[in-house]
Amino acid sequence: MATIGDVARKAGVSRSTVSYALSGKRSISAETRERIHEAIIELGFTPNAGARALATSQTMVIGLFVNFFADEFSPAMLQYVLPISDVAREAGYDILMVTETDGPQALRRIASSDMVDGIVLLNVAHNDARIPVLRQARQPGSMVGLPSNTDGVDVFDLDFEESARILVEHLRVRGHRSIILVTPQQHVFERGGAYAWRFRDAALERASRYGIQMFSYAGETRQPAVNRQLNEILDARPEATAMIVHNDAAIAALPSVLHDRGIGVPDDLSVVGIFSEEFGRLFSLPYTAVETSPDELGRSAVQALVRRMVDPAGAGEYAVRFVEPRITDRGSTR
Amino acid sequence: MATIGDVARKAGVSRSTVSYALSGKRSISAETRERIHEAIIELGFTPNAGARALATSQTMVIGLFVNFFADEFSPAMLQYVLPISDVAREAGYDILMVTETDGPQALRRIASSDMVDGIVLLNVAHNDARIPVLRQARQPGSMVGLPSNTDGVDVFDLDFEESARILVEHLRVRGHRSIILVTPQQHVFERGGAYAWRFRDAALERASRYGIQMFSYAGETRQPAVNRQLNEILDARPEATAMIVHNDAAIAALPSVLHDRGIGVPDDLSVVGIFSEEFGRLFSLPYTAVETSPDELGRSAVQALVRRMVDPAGAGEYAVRFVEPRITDRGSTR
DNA sequence: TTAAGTTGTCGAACCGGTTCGATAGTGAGG
DNA sequence: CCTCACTATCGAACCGGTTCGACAACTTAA
Repeated sequence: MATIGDVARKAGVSRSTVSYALSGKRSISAETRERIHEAIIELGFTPNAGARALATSQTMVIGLFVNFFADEFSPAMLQYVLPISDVAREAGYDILMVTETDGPQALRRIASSDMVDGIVLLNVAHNDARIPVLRQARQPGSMVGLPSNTDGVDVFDLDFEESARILVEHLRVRGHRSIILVTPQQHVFERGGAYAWRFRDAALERASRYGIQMFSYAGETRQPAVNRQLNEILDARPEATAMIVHNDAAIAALPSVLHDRGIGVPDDLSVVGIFSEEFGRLFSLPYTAVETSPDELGRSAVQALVRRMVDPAGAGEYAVRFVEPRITDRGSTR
Repeated sequence: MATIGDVARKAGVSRSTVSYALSGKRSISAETRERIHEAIIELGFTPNAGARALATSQTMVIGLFVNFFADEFSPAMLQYVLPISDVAREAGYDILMVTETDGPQALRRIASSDMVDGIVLLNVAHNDARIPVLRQARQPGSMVGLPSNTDGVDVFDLDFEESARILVEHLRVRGHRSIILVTPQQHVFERGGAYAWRFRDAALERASRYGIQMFSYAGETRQPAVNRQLNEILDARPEATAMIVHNDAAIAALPSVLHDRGIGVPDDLSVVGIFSEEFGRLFSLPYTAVETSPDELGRSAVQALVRRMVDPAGAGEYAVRFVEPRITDRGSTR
């Protein structure tokens, strides 16, 4: 493989001149520049990334740390990853994707060996063990999901409290007084997925304020348990006139369950959910829902990160930004 | 950040001694090793990845090139990516995931700047423009999907011809003489996704050999077109007693479409498909199907690649390996 | 005519590791 | 006691870039 030295020799200049011709950081005469470019083309020269990283202390790579839980409903994850990858590339960065089970250790390994210039965390839990590691790291960090301590990092998340209020309100004004709530899986609570209780607690609070009965269930994860559970719930709560579903697996399974039971939406039951537009299309979900905006969250996280990587000093205070929930009315309530 | 020089100074030895203590490539006295390790711990030293890459010409990173088509049914992709990431890590490699639209250019950029030691291609098309670039690269390459020219690369794919024969045969022995075939989307054919016509052509061939009527349709991609099309097909071919679906979006939508039409499986219609076990569970698909084994394919691709990276000479001939299709009988035929 | 830029280029140092060759010290074998 | 082999360590070179300081040649201003 051709090195900058080969180019220099072929063009009859010094290595530094080639470097300056490439970076434009010092002026180079037009003819020299021309000769250098010819040599580069002829030799097919591309700067070696490792050498450049060593010299500049910049890798132009972003570390993306994703938790994949085997027992979780995974297709939604991709909706975060792809926009992140796209935005990063637009800014000139590549993505090192890390999916190790032991997140903190992986993060330590990658960060301390200086493989990346910045770090994006997905799936952040309330007391996420990756956060202290991230805070120790030299690289700036940005994340999707709300941790308990947000010092020194940029945080992006949906406003789940407000989402819950919007949905309860949507049903309340239509006269519903008895509502089933399906929350995320039990282990999401256990693992500290704050969005789970932020949504649930706000929904319960809002319901109790208006004297609305609310039956809360932690959803199942996998088939066939999901279907079975939905049926059990519907059996147990015949008085409920509406359902709020904050659970991807459950809402994906709901159409067939309701269909099997002969329950019409919205005639027999009003249904609202919280999922992304893309997810809804994938599963053909006909339900009014709050949009979770995974692409906006992913994009924002990377953009904030890039700002800090480019200008570590001038990027301003660290911030927590909540995306405002928007409701999409698909006519599944009345 | 601490460098190997800092460690050396603190331990009172030379830099090379620290390096040898770490790599074990030369013998080091127990006490020196002890002092070095203490210094490493105290300083929190981790070797700089760029410097190491420069010195060893090894990055310990694998480039994973994925094509995401906006109009495609995406959740299946993750089933390849995760096992690949897992296997790579077990072998000590991290994953640089590249999702750029312009695959060939991205590949050239990454490969020629020596950011990775090896390359995995997903979604490989018949005349995939990434293949010639890969062949020029210094790094060995491995892929999932069958290209027209397999020189100099390792190829892994499901045996789609055999899969089609198995499914047709499964229906034939049960007496079906009129079968609907739903193939991948039209643009998969156009883009050269060989698996699409390999499956279709083998199915048609096998059907015609036995005088079975087969109605072939290229499926739609997104809702609500998918549902509409399925209904149209069923309207148009009332004489069909069975259906073979080689299309993720279509088979995911099929249960609700059949349910709406009051068509019972297998009483009114026999249905078989070709999808992964994981995909089937995700969408609660009750259909007999050939398993597509994305994890086995992903794992194999990485394993072959690792073998070549570790020992570029002794990894043997380049090979095309087809995974043998296994049928999972879920009782959706008779 | 000289002092003070400006432009274009070079050489050397540096980034942080790895690895080769040399060497001092130690123990065994003759 | 001498030689030989082996162990433990060091210094220097190298990987392939970037960047700083110096400097020659050429302008421009005084």
